[in-house]
Amino acid sequence: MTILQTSVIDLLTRIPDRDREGLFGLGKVQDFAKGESIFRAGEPSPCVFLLLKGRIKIYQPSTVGKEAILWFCFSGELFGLAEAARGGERVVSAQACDACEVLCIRQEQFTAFLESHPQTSLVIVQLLACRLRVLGDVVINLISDDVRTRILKMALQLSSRCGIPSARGICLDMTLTHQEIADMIGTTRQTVTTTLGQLEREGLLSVDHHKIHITGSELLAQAGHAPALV
Amino acid sequence: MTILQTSVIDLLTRIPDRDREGLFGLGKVQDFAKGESIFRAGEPSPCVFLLLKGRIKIYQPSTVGKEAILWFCFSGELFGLAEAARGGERVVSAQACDACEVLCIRQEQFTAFLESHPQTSLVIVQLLACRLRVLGDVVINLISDDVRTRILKMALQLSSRCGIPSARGICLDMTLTHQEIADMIGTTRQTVTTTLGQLEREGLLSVDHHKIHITGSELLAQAGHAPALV
DNA sequence: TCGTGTATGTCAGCTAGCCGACAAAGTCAG
DNA sequence: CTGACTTTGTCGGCTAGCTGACATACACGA
Repeated sequence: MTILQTSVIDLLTRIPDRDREGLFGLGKVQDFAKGESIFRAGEPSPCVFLLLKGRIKIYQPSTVGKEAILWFCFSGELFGLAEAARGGERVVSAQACDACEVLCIRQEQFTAFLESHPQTSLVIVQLLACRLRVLGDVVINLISDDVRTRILKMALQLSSRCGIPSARGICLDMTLTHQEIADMIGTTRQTVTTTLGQLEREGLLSVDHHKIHITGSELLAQAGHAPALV
Repeated sequence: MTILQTSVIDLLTRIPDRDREGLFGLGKVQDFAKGESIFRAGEPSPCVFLLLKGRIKIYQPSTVGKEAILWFCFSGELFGLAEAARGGERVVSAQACDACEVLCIRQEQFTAFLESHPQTSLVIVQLLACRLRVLGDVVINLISDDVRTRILKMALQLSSRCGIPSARGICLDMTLTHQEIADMIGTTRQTVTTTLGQLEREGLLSVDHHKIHITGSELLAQAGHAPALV
């Protein structure tokens, strides 16, 4: 079970200082309350967003009511880009997990900015490349692993993005409901509940106040392998 | 069942004429025989590739022997980019489906080229954005549809990329084994065989010389909806 | 403090699709 | 033409995980 490199995610820390300020000048900051939706599938997509504070989730609804969580954004990350770049309707939705602060930039302005800031352009390319990898990994996991393994991989994957050391091991610094976990790994809420219970009894994970802790020593070693955020 | 927009794929027709020639100057052309591997997961990734002729498939092996076909490249498309941009080992493999002609460009040179050709950079961003969408769709299909539906969606999806009108409807201009179909939609060869048989009996698809034909009138209407390659 | 809504835990069917195994049919190099 | 390999077709048994249903626990606003 190898863990993916999810670097090059935080746009803000990766682009030249001057570019960052230029970027800020382009948009306006907007606040979103917990649970509020930033955009929805089916809407037009005139903007790209830079998350300044909080966490948002990117998910894609299916025709049969299910939904897949494709990505969690942490602060510093860009989102809504793929669709703004392409034009047309959004196919994914974005919802605030916390109170969020978001910089909204009109797509045309963003594009123009990229044209005149080639270095930032390159960072964007890397950023998309990185997400492509993550999604490729999601696909692989879906087709080849059982739910138990998928949960473990998801935890390790997240630990490289928001894991903080804790008394018992690594704590994932985000709250997740069982339903959300299910949507991330493509299963049902019930199955998550039972499997998580199993893993807890085995001492691999533990859950406290909706936060997952990675406690299995073998897992922790693997999490160590996962490169840190940048 | 809506079909995804897979435009902005063919790099060659999307970038300015002058850039195209510049790009050609950067790399050297190499031939690959059918079945030959262009690169493999685990190797370093010093190059990006531009497919000039033929078809190649991008697939990712899992730890348990299965593999997922993430993408088919047709001529004019760029591949191997995501990993070259990010650096590090490749996580996917690329294999020639036909005799192929490929332009290989060193990653550093390609990056430098992008820095000085912002328009092409933007096209690359769109291209990655497009693939991200496709993969997002793959994920959604995996988690919410049964095999029968996944096969149908796959056929429609491919029809927008390599469908040509034929006597009976639309013919997908590529040969696929049942195993490859299985790897694309995350199931087993046996299940593909039986399900494809069903669909054929229902008159929705037909298979001839390893080529899929879309024959169901309702499907054809949907395929019509799928925007052409552009 | 209570009441309402959301999240978790658990259980008993049920079934889509996996697995292994084998036969038949193509395909291709020598 | 022949033998070897790849691909397709088919079947029976098996099980992971889905479904629906319910009980409990928790969070939070009035």
